Amino acid sequence: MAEEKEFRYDPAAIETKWQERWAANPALYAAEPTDSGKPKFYVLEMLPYPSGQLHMGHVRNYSIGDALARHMWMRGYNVLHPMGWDAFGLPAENAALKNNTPPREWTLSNIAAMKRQMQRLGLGYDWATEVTTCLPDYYRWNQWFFLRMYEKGLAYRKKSKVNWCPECATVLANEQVIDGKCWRHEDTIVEQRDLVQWFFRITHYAQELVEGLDKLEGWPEKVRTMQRNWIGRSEGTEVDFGVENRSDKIRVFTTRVDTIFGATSVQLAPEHPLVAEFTANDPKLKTEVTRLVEEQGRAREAGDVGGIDKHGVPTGHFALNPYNGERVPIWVANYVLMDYGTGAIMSVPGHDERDFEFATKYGIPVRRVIAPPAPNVEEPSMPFVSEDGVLVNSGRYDGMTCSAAQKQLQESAARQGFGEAKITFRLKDWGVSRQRYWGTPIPMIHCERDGLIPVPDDQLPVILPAQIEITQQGGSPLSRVPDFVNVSCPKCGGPARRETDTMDTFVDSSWYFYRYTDAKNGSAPFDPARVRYWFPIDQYIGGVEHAILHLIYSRFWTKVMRDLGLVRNDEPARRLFTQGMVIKDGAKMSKSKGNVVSPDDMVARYGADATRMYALFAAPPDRDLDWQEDGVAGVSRFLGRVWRLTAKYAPLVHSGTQNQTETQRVEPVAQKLRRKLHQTIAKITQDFQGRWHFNTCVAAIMELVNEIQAADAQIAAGEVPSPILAELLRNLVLLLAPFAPFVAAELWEELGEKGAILRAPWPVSNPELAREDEIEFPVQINGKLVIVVRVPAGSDSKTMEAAALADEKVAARLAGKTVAKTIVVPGKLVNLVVK
RNA sequence: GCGGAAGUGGUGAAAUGGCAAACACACUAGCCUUAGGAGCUAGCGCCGCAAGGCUUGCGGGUUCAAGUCCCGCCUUCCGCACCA
Repeated sequence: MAEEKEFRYDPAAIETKWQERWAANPALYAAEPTDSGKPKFYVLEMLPYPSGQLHMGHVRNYSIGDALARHMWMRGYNVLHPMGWDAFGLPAENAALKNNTPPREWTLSNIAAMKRQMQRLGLGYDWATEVTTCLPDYYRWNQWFFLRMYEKGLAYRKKSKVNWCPECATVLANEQVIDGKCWRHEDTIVEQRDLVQWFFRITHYAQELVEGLDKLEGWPEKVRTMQRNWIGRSEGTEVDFGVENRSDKIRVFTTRVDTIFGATSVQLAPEHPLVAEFTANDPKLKTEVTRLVEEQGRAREAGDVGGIDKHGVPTGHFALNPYNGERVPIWVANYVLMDYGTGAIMSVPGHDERDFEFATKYGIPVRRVIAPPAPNVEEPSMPFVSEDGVLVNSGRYDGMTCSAAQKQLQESAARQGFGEAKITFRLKDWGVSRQRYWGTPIPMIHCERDGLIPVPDDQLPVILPAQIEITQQGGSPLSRVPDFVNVSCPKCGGPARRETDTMDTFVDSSWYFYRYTDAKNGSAPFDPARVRYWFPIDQYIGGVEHAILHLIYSRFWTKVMRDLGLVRNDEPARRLFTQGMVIKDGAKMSKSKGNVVSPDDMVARYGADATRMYALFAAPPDRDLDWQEDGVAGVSRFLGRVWRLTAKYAPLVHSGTQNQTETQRVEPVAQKLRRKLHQTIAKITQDFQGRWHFNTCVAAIMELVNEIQAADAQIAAGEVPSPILAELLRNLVLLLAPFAPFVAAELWEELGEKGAILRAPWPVSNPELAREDEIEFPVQINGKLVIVVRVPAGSDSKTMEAAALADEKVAARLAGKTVAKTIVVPGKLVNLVVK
């Protein structure tokens, strides 16, 4: 009875013990030198923003990565498994306003708290490579890269309409605007403002970023598709329409130049420069255009940009089709976007849905210039948007196929100098300026005499001043820090002003994973040789919400670094895994819904092992996971069973009292348990190779434990020789190690093992031992199950058929009928087809 | 509208075209007790006393055999959305 108590599984006690041991031995989780001779494996989870609290999404993300890392360690790989902090960002400033805490302190204390949480969870990170992006030893390299990009013309300044969030009081990237609203403030309409901003020329790599997607076979199709859509490559033609009585031209972009003889109007975006000229001495037109713009604003407010009614106003001016000189009216239309293509379109209502809708509304003529291919006599309904057809009403191009006509028209335009083939991208350059304090200072100086001067490398880092008052006034907080702003020009020594904008935090996360390989390097962002060894990342794991922003910027940054000669890989990560969301009661966990489950709370109640293991057990990792606390309790109970089982049999293993049976015939029960063990090893090992159904891996371990437990009486009776018992328990614990590291470490010790389980070799399945000696197979009649029959493994078709026919139930069903056909799948089933 | 994923018991889910519901949770009955968020035994898709029948969103198809493959539809979630 007293013994029973000793067997109680007490997660808190063992987890504390191992946390201390692991903290005292950081080498355990450290990457080895690049010449260690082992194959390398770089497993990376997306670094968190240090909000102060891990949430369940983090726990799930890191449980997946940690299981993989542990498995690879046990497989003998040199594993790099780092963690860091995406530590710049607005919340720190908000917190400063609210609590009057400096952003730096707030951030660093959050980091300490979250690091503690990670250690409590038993996540095996190499803390020697920890990266904290808000510290100068990291962000100086953001500045260094910025300067390199400036030198190559990849960083530039331009005045542009920018997305301005009044709530953040800053500019947002296009990627941060969702349905016209701020990504951080779902209720705040993003305004358009004109500001001089810094941009990274990501469009320089647009083509390569699209092409590269085809080669990223280890990335989810979903992510690749999202990126492809975002980059939005579109092949077409630019054509200049003349403007009647003016020397201007209107350049339009079209993917269907073959329909140009059907253009019955030209439509300009309200912001098109020509519109300003037209309205300059036409107050009535000006009023109408203004109304058009206001409508657009309202539609954006309603979050319904796509569904907005098409409106337009005729300008009274006329455009001239360069191919035939046709005179068509110029309109201003609210469905034409200034920031895509040229901000002007030719409107072909006969062959475009939107143009058709617009033309019908305003009585603009609809002309058919494409006819369906020859034998099709049916008159197509308008608009006929198919590209499978031939040209009509198109002068000397009549009769050509669409694709042939496109080519000819492009060549003709190029020859006559009024157009050319053109590839347009939806992707725009990355606006990186932020009028915020808590970010990387942009290392540029504005000199009255010399203009824009880069900060010399030897003056990096430009340190973010610590003492600063955070207010809610607009503009950059840094501009109100004279010590920061006022500098002498590096070139002429005269008075100059520092750039006071800081960088978008997505800059920080675009290359952090390179820094992990050489986190303490004080003279370069990293040693290229180390990056060459570790890159590309073998497995990147994170949430799908970063499919566009972070994952495109990271790919861009890699290409920039490659072109700077710093790295040799074209892409950052070979494989990407996006885990599903953690939901509760059918909704994503959120404070507003009040359905947040705290990891600390789960760990306190059920232990870190149970919390982690449940996160892997409740659903396959790529699917959404419904958090059910009862499920965590169930996993905790399971770990308790493993605990008691091992504790109970460990003495038998140690004593070796049953060793004499070793030479004797192995009892069926021992053979059966051993078979189950080797099947389980095979299953789990296979899953780690890529299928990653960790939920069924956990289930398989449960089955194994259930089977051992069911054999309790026989084990007690000595029917399982102690070497086999030892093999069962040792391997059970090894299999558990990636999923429940604390319990595994403790039981490993309990079994008398001295070394770290993390360095113990991953078990190998012996196919001989895993093989069943009898098989069960279903006997069907016309595909319907009748009975299940057993035969020795390896039985041939004849034996199986005979066994099936010998069954009386089968015989009864066959009485009076003839078997027309017999299907025997060896080892699988027998199906009798009767009439 | 375009693109993607998914629809299976009361719940989370499982199933290389070959016994649908493994493994758990919840529930029911019982046992045990140091009364624990403990342990053990048994039951648990639906209809039916049973024999048996039915069952993977709906409708077709391919196949000896379909949750799985093909065609059409419905629903839900996610992303993009006037992109010329």
